[in-house]
Amino acid sequence: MKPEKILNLSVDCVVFGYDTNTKSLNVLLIKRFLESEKEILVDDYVLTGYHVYNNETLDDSATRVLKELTGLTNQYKKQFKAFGNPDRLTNPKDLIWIKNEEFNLRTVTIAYYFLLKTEDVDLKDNKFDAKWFPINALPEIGFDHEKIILEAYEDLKVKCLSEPIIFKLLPDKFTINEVQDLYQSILGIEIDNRNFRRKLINKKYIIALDEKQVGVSKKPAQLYMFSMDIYKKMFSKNYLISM
Amino acid sequence: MKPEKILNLSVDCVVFGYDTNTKSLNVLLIKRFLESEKEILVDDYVLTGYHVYNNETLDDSATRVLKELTGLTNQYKKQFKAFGNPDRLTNPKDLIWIKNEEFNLRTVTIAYYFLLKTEDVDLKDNKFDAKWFPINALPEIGFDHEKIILEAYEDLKVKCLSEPIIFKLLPDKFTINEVQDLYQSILGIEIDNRNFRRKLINKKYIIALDEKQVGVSKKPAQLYMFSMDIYKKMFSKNYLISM
DNA sequence: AAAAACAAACGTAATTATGACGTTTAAAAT
DNA sequence: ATTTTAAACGTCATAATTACGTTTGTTTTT
Repeated sequence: MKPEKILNLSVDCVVFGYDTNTKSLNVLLIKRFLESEKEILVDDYVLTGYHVYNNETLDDSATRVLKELTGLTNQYKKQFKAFGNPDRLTNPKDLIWIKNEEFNLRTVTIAYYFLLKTEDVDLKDNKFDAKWFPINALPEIGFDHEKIILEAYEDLKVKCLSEPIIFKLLPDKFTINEVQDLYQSILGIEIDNRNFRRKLINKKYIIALDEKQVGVSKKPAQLYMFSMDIYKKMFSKNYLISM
Repeated sequence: MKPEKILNLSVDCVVFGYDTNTKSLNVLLIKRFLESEKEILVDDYVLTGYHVYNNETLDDSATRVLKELTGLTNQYKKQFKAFGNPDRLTNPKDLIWIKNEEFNLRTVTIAYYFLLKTEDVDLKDNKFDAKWFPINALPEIGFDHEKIILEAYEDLKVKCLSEPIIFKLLPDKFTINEVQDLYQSILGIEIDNRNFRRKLINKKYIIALDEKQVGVSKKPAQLYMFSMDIYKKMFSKNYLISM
């Protein structure tokens, strides 16, 4: 007779970054490479994650995992879904080659996504073999992590339409066209530049700086910044039933 | 030395219903009443919830819990947040009077909310002592369930602005004013009836029926229905960056 | 030094949506 | 028949959106 099923609690982090050069929304993944004496068992990529420590909150756990991977703290973070079906494979590193059934183990993972600036992450000498992959060109992915990534992406798509989280993915100083490119990358749509430009510039929380791009081989664009303070004041009493 | 912390996995369900008569958004809560030999230990209300069975998915677990409480299946359901901080009190009925520290236990709950039609729920002979409470007049609530309810409510507020989930709370045949009242209840705002009316009637997925209210003591209002089919077709290629 | 290339930035007109109101209508109650 | 009252319709000014055309300011090429 099998023992009582053992529960295992972990967090998994979908780290989104945007590359303004290639204009692609990227996900940061770590390599999972294991071999036994005779054969390569797995050779794919997975999300960064870890089990939750005993006296740690879920949020702190996700923050810790991000910090270990990137060194960054204080990034935009959202807990978006828990995955805990009984047939899930386990996640933490010390168990990744074991299937649940053998150990009568169930791993529930609380999935987070982070939005950060690619430029803030230094992948040199990364102990996890971490790499950025465009959301539209993901590699072979282990466990159920592809599903988790795609659900995070869906959440991001919806959320970026109603909240100004897009600026978390951009440098502090950005051009109008960079914002447009990012929307297009995330949503997979084409936007009319002249209309988009007018709309964005008219927002009071989009502030023109006394600066232009440097080192570009065309007419350098005006730089802008996003003001969260002004945004918050504006939306203290705003409801648009758009349905 | 304490043993390894034991994990406990549960679901909790925030059941929202709308009462078109009192025009209040309600939450369905069950009574928690326990007494020892000498005193009443707790006498408050909690969410309906239960631990997740070994071979059950999280979604199935929430569905089961709702069915046990209301007899209903196939209701709108959303998993909106996991609560699993180490200091959480436990939830399932067989453990509700025990504080975590004493047993070195940690209960992670996956919180869902349901949207359903109040009229579909029969609370007569309810074995849980279940009762509807207006979201703005909640009783004394046990565990951290008030927090869970309020987070569900926030999610609902945001979501009802961008998705037609409001109709899950209304009878299949409804009047324009009922929709307006419901928006006002959820969002806590006043909406101009003439503008709201025009806006709603112009939506192609709001379909006027060949029917009017019966048994009202004023001019009976036109009844409408919501067509999910038409809605889906319309929004297959629609993006409004409103930010 | 002038011309070409090209993204950045500006402009315009028609259409649609919104906000803030006033007015009429239909049924029930008196 | 008259009153009452919510339902339903109407209007107008303003703002937002859509769908385009045009100009401007750098860098690069000739």
